[in-house]
Amino acid sequence: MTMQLEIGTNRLSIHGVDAFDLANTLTCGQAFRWWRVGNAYHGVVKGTLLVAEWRDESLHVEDHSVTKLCPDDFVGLVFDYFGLSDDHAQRERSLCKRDRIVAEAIRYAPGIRILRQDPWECLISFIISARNYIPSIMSTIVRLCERFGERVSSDEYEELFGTRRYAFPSASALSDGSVESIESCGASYRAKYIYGMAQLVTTGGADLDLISKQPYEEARESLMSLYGVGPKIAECVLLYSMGRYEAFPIDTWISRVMRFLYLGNPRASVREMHEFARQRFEDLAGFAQQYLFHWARTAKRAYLRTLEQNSR
DNA sequence: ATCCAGGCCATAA
DNA sequence: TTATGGCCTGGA
Repeated sequence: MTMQLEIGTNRLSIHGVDAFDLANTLTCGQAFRWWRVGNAYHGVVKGTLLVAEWRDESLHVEDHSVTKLCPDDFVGLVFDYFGLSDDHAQRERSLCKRDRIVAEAIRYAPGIRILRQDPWECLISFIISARNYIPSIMSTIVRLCERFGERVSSDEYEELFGTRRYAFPSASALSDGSVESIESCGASYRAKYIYGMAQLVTTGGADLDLISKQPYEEARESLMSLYGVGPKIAECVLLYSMGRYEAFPIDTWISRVMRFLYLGNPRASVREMHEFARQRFEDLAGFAQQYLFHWARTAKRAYLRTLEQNSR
């Protein structure tokens, strides 16, 4: 199947997108800046306010920013962010062949893509995510954006939807604030990590662009050397913003899946889980993780909880 | 209400 | 190298 583009004024329709589930991709826990409005999803991507909707077997995206992108940049942004040039159906087939459990997870909810997010936003967002619920994460990020970010929504958008949207704040904008001001956005004890990171990036003490070009293991170490960043956050940044699909972030849900469904060992270490994932899923580990994560939290939630209870 | 969540750091063995 | 406790807050 080949894709067809229909480009209008600040709008774009893409027909024939294979293996693509917009709703699950946006709500499966990899991004925190999408809101459902009617049948559409509104989100801010790299300073551009997008309204995306899956309708009539096609993806429709509109630019509602104050300053609209030119058609080429708009198309580029959408393709890059959603990874539309990739043969995702092929990836799904490959994963299904490699593993029965992932095959079941893919059958349950196919078409989940890995978004290509902005590294800085991704890093701060996942620092906020530590020991936090998704709704809390989202509201903290909204408050950070309102306080430190720039307005992105156009007058027409604000009139139409009755709300204003803000871009994710730059490192220098956050470093102009303070630990206290970040804390009061709901960042809690993570505020010191965020403020420190903003200062470090602003002064050039950390360079995310440079890290994104390093070999996988080196990039992982570089990220983990940053105060407040452990293995989970490092791998999330690698996977969700740097296109490193061999990354395999292990949170409590993936941990349950690995311990109870794969390894049959309630006390398996994170190291063992990573080892297993690398051997089984190789270059597609990140996609396996995303399907397993969504499946575990929805279809297998109660079951995995029971297994965990019984193992105590 | 009481509990604990999509981790990390520091400390201790 | 692996195991604990503390961190803060708001939803269930």
